[in-house]
Amino acid sequence: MDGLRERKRADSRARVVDVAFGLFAERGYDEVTVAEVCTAAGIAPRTFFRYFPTKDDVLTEPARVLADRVQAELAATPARVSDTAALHAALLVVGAELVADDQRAAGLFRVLRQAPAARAHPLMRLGDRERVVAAALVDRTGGTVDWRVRLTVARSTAAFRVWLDDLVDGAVEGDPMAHLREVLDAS
Amino acid sequence: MDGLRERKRADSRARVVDVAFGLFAERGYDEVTVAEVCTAAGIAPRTFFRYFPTKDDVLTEPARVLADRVQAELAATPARVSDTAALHAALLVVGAELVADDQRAAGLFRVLRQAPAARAHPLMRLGDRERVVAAALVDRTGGTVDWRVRLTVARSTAAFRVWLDDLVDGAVEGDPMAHLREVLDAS
DNA sequence: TGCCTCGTGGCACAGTCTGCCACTTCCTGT
DNA sequence: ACAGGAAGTGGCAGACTGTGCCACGAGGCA
Repeated sequence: MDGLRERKRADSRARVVDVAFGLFAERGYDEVTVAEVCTAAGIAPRTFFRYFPTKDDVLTEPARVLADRVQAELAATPARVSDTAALHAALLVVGAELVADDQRAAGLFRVLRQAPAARAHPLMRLGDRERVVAAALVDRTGGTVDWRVRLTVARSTAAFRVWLDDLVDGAVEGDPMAHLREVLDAS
Repeated sequence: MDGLRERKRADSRARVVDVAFGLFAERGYDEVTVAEVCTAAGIAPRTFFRYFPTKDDVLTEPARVLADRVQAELAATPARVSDTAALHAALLVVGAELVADDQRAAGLFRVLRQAPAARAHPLMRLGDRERVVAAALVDRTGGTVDWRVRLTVARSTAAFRVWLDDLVDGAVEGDPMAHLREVLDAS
């Protein structure tokens, strides 16, 4: 079973992310110090950096969760489904989840829009996890990660990023999921 | 004409990049402080941050140069060439340039391999410049940047990134350019 | 030549991130 | 239940990145 320790730690981590995004939404990422987040979350700064290697990692936490979800979906997809089809299905699932949680998504997007250009839309850095997702993909079939697999992953996640980009910018009119299907089909 | 001022500034900027990459290659990115780079380059730290907003920007300078080259190639491509063809041609050109300069590329790759995972291979962040490249693409034809154009750019640069990834890791056997053509064709 | 703009350097300071150590809390085996 | 070990937490000092401000000097222009 999950020891009390792990549960506490997970709770604390989640609370820090919530609190941080709340403050970021209010005043902008750069105007909020780690110390303030810590005070609000009830932990010491020294502890913050045990949860997150850098301040930026709080910002990219949603991307990490998204990538984890994609991996989980892939792990649950039978080997007979083609790589591309499996990826598209997984991305559609997590896309739907994202869109479903209106409230949370809106706050998230607001923060990401305000975030400095350099680290703009870290949520879209799914591509950074390319190799991890590729590994999850080949784990289904027992294959190995070669450049073709990585290309497949890169292409699909790039499409997802293009969609997410529009979504964050509020540039999507009509049904977001229909648009995601459209972009994925075109990729 | 270029005033003396601008030439001096450009020279100084280039020297800083050279010096910095030299030190990074020797001792690793994290083990070299901005102050050390400045001493070696003969400028004050305060001045360093007038050239580069952050230390990381020195690391991503090659990526910026690459993106500029891609833009230039696109600008020189006639409007009758399809977007995808134009992009592939441009990427092949800059890819060839990169490979041609063995010496420089080797040093560059060594630094990028050592760079911490989080900012790993910033060179491959060409995707970050997606909108810029997309703009260059539509400028040829007078079109507008929509999601389809961005998808085209995302797909091709993703392929380039996959190739570059292998190249940096030294995983390419045989002719690198043949491999680049292969990856682009498969994208 | 004489302004005048612009790049540069020095200084002080806020903020991020780390190593080290002490303290508490949870877990493990008996 | 209890002792000992393991793991998480907080405090402290300090290195490093990045910024605002001001003064100085070198290039540009009339």
